[in-house]
Amino acid sequence: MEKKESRGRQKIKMQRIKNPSHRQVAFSKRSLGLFKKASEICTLCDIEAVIIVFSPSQKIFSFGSPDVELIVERYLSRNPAYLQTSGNINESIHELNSQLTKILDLLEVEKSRGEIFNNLRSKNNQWWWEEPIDKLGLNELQILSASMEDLKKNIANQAHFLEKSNSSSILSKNNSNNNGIAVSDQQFDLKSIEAKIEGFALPDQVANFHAPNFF
Amino acid sequence: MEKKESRGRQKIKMQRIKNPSHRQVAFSKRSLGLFKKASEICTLCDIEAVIIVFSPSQKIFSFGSPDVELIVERYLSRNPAYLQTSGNINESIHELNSQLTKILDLLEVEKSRGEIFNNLRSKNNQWWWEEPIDKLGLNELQILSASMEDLKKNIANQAHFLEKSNSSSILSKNNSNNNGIAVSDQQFDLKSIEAKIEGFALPDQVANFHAPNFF
DNA sequence: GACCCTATACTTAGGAG
DNA sequence: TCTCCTAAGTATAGGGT
Repeated sequence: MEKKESRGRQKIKMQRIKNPSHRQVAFSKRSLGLFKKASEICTLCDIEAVIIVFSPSQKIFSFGSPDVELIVERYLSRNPAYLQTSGNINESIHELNSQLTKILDLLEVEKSRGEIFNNLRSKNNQWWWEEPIDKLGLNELQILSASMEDLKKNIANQAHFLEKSNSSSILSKNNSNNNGIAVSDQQFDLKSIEAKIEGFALPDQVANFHAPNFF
Repeated sequence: MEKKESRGRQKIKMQRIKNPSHRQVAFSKRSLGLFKKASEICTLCDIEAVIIVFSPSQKIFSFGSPDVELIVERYLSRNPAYLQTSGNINESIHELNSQLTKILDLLEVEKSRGEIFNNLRSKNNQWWWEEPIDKLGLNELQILSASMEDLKKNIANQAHFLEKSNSSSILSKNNSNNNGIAVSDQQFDLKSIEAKIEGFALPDQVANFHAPNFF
């Protein structure tokens, strides 16, 4: 019964937990929570799901409803002659991912700076949206947005093209599913980071990447 | 603006949701949450994990860090046999890379602009866009961030797609939408946009941060 | 390590648009 | 469909045993 200050949940930074012991604890708690949530989805939505996790100590934890192997086989059977992943592609994507992560960290710093300035302005009773500049700002926003859309369009078009050139005989329509199929981890990592930016975290260092394994 | 009572979360009975529509909604929300949590674990604990889910409509949703098939393979204790990467795919990633570089440049412009405005801020001699620029820049950055998320999603999805396109792919989102992912109908001239944005930046400051080449 | 505790961050059911 | 909102329910970080 010591002082009980600062108990309770703290906001954590979404990056690799340095302390191996803390990391292990986090893994235990969270993977339990993950499995629980998975089973909830299975029950509520009457679906089948599998989770396979390699723990920090490389043990395999898996959850499957109704059965891991069964579902995995079904998954593989949907890709009858599935190919091994190209290392090149994954590496590239990971590179892109890490780049984006760094960029987002920069954005975070930018945001902090913005907050400071915003506060200063508030003292003068001036709000950015009250200024005539507001209009240009909106334009710029639209411009940036449009630029990004163009980029996306380019990418989509190109993928379209490549899709056809790579496999001319393959599907062209399958039930549309934008969000769903093949959701990648990158997407979620990014969201986490964005969340970090949205809520406010103190600007801090973009920590180094994976240290050699502790286990 | 009707009565807003009885909004908010209700306790839910842990059994199959009868109403198909409700069930679908629950599935969407929860699977998103599940994937997010999975990615958090992967990031925090530096582990590898896979989730495979068959939706109520028997579509496959999968999450994998770093890669679904890779981890499934490992789980099944098979020996991976890598294939060589197709040239088209490499070109594709290369192109994506250059797109990303452009984005990075835009970001850099933002950053530089922020610096400039920061410096100008103390002066009474302000340009018409000077005052609110910090805040606006921030918004732009946030938009850029969101856009990059989309871009990244595209990158990941397309790569996933390309990886599997030689065999049989389960995903295709080209049906209802010419480009798959929602594409804005804004019609801007990208070149003039870029020119305009670049006009804000000073060359020297832009050069500081440069996107390394991935290849 | 394995549990227990609790304050709080995060998630999400239900509704509105 | 999807997004946004909010209230309420949950998960969990940090701490103790």
